[in-house]
Amino acid sequence: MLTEERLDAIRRMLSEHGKVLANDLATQFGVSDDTIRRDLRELARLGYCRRVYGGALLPSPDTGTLAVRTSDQADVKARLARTTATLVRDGQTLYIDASSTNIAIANALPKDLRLTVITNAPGIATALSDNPRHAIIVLGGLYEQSKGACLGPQTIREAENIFADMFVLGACGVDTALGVTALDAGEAEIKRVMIAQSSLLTIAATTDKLGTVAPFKLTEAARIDHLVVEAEEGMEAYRQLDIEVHSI
Amino acid sequence: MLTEERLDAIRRMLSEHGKVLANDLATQFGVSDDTIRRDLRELARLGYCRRVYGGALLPSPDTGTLAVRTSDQADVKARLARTTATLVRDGQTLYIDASSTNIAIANALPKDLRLTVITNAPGIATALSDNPRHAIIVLGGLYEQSKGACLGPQTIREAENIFADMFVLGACGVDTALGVTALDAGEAEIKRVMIAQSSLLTIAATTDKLGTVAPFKLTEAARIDHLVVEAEEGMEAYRQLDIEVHSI
DNA sequence: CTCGTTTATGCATGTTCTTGCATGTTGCTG
DNA sequence: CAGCAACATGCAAGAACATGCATAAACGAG
Repeated sequence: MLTEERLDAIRRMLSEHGKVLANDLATQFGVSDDTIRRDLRELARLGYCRRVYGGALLPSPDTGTLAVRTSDQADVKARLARTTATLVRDGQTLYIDASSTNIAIANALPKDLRLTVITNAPGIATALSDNPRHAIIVLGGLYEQSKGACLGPQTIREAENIFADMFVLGACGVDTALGVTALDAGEAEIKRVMIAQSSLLTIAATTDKLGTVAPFKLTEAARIDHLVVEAEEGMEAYRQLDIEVHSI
Repeated sequence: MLTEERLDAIRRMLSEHGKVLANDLATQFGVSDDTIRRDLRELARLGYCRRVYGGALLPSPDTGTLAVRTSDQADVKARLARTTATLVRDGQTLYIDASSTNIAIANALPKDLRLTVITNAPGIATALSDNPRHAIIVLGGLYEQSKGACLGPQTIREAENIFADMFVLGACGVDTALGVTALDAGEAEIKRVMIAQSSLLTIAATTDKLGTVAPFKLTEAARIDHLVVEAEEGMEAYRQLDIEVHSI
């Protein structure tokens, strides 16, 4: 294994779990603790981590809202993301909207695929910055800080010209009876457009999203093609709607 | 086997596996390690790979460019940013384009001002995410990973409808005689539009930018209104052009 | 065909990089 | 405070690397 690969792997583990233990890394990679410490020193020098006694943590989040949400349940989201990433095929065009889970998905997208990703979330674009194989189209417009996404008529107008194979939707609520819902009217509008412009609808939902309902309806639950969830319990109802359920 | 065939084969293996080991290649092709190293050097020169100790990886601007650029000279950029931030007045509309210094500036903008910020750089938008007082408009379009910004006709079209009080330009070169220059044609185009649409032009430049010239000319040096630099030396020439020079 | 030139390659040399180990220091915990 | 784990530092071995040079093949012009 190349040194650079090891550094990359450590960075991935960091962003997934928020922390790494020096001992574990040494065992895992089959190198000495010293080497791992050197790696962590290097990563810290480049600002990718913060060294602590016993290992390293992600750098102290400077941005309050978004970064916190991102690190919350990082482990679960990373696993959801890996499963979701397997649903993507080479050459596809994807809509990916704003959500912390979707940032994890963007990070998990296979590096060897050539994808076209359309997003109204600047965070998704920056998450994909490390992969020059992808074409990334940012939908501009008024940026809503709390959502981490561009909303509004300008954004919608741009989306209306682009069709995609799949929409990876960051949902606020998914319920078999009441459908897919969003918390915010502005968010809802652009999401509806993205749904209309996409062949497949994929949602990766943490358990707290399932069975909950937000004010603004996006579409019927049956419109969902892939639903990636944490556990198998209670998913029969979704399967009966002809949704492909993937539990991690 | 011809040299070109070998190079092609290495490129295929690279794009397939994401990495190659110098030793393996030497064995596989029945040539010496030296020859393989020469091949990898050539491929790296052409941008097809990134050489690392032991072999080569697919190019990943991530490690090299954006993140490192951001952490590189971080303290200098932070001080430049603080000074630049004092030039901004409440209620103003700003263009801020992509550059690591500009991300520092975005972070340094006074939290108590109400600003309208227009940017083609997703990173700038996320940097401003923690301040709900600002209105942020993202210029969309094709996202250029290595630049961290949206470029191209769509982006330019959107910019053409928006006028600003000030443009905070992330310059590649500033020279009294040869003017302000950019490294890339696409970058240059959108920057020219932003210059034309803004009343004031502000540049925060690390010392290595001063007196250097990049291929694509943006405007005359005299067009600059505020120039924020590290040191006072040699700035008289800029002052004579009626530029307000602020040294930190 | 012959000669000079270019190109690709391997080898020898010295340099740099990575890694593990030994040593001593620091930080945590009971 | 004592003991231990984690840590920093210096060092040495080996791998990978750059460079210069020699050889041989390929090439083009006369």
